[in-house]
Amino acid sequence: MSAKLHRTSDHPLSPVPLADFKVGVDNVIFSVDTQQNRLLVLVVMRPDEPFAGHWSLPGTLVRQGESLEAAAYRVLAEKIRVNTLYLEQLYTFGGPDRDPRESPQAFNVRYLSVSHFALVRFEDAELIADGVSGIAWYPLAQVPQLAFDHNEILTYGYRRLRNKLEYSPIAFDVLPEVFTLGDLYQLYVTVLGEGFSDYSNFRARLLKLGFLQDTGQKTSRGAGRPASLYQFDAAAFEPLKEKAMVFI
Amino acid sequence: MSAKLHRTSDHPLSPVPLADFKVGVDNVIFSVDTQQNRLLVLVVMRPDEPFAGHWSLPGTLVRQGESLEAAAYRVLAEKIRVNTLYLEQLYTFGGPDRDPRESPQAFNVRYLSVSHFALVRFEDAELIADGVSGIAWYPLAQVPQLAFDHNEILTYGYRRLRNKLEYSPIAFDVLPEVFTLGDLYQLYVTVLGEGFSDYSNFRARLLKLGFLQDTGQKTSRGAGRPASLYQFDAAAFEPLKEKAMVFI
DNA sequence: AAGATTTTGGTTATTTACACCATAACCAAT
DNA sequence: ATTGGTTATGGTGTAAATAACCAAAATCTT
Repeated sequence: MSAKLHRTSDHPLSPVPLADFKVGVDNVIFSVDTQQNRLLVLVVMRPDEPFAGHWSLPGTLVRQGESLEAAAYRVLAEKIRVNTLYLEQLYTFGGPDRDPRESPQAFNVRYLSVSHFALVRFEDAELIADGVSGIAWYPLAQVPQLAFDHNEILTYGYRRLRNKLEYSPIAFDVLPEVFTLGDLYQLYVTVLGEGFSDYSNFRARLLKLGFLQDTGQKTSRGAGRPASLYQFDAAAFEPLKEKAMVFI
Repeated sequence: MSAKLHRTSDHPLSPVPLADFKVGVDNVIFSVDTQQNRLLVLVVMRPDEPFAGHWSLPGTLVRQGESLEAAAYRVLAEKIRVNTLYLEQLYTFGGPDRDPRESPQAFNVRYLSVSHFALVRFEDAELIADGVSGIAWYPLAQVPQLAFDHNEILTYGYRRLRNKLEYSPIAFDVLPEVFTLGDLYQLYVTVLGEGFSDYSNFRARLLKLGFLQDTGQKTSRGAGRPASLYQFDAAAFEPLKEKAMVFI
């Protein structure tokens, strides 16, 4: 490395050519269809170039005065009408050449994607096809080739989903207010696979943690003994927040 | 939300005013001084406005054709000469008004920071004061008020450091090729605090995992029984990678 | 030679993880 | 009404991991 590079270079008047960026927000939006036990991902069909007619993760470019988080929520609000969800920032993909709009004619414009990960309640999600050529929930295993580097982002998002589910109480953000332990278990099985735990042990461990409140109500759905309805007790969970590995 | 907003807005010709970004990379660079058992953070003094004369995390603006990761490594290379390190992306801070250069005169320029987290070997790190008004290792607890939102970034980085140390073998990226179990333990204690584990249990657990290779050599440093020298066996660790919670 | 120091290699009690099972309470069919 | 199917509940017992604690070995210091 040349000595010349050892000067500070974070000044606007730097002689080294800085990149000018458009910043996009792309969301990996998951939901769990508890009827069919399927893990779904939301994809939209791009109406315009580049990648017109290709499926992609829903996204948008960040507007003046808009925070990244606000842009991420706007994407959600524009594509699906849902207010029961969990959302957090995932990772920022920003290599040159990740977007064909960057080159060759406009080589000094860079497109950067701050990806976000969301989990929404499937039953409440009402898809809005406005502004896109198509919109659909795809089972994770059947997601097609996506535009840009969105398949890579999706892989990243799925890993985060599994981790979050294991170590954080995000399940309760998308479950109904009251739910059975079977509902909860099915959600975990759908995301993590059957092998992660026996139902009986899952049950015992969770009840022992003490943040599931028995409402006293029972529910009977078809055959079988009626199940107790529980609700998440956020206050009781609070002290467990510290110990990261306490969950599931 | 108005119906107008339901159109797609990720097209360059969108009528909604998009923000133009300069993208910076700011690094939270940790090292562990094993002589004095101190966890250190690298800070630099800004020579120019904004925040001239204030301490800040070392950073740079991303150049044309440069990837985010490359920019992060460039910051490291410009500030400290070290080739034993671990580095990964941390989080992207991009709200409006996080940088005074954004407003009010140039309200359509946004500054976004893709923060990275690094752990470097203290003994190898040679500080380079070129291009800044000052550069220093600060013990974590004594880090002063920093420019921009860098204290927040630092908090975020410290949390990541603790998690990474517990669940990933990043310690071996900054330890010497061969080391004693005492060396390893001291590193953990310095970052995580005394309470995380008894030395005897730490030892037993780690040896049982089977990726620490006894070199057969012994070392004698002052008083006490000579310690065995171990080295990290990456191949033996490989199968443990999957189970996230296997470490420490 | 004695004591201090540090590593080594345990022991033991407690808790947690895992696989498995018996019963209870419902439904549906006979 | 009885029987069998189905699902929830509430347990076993064994293996493994965790945590607190301890004794001996091998060095240095006095």
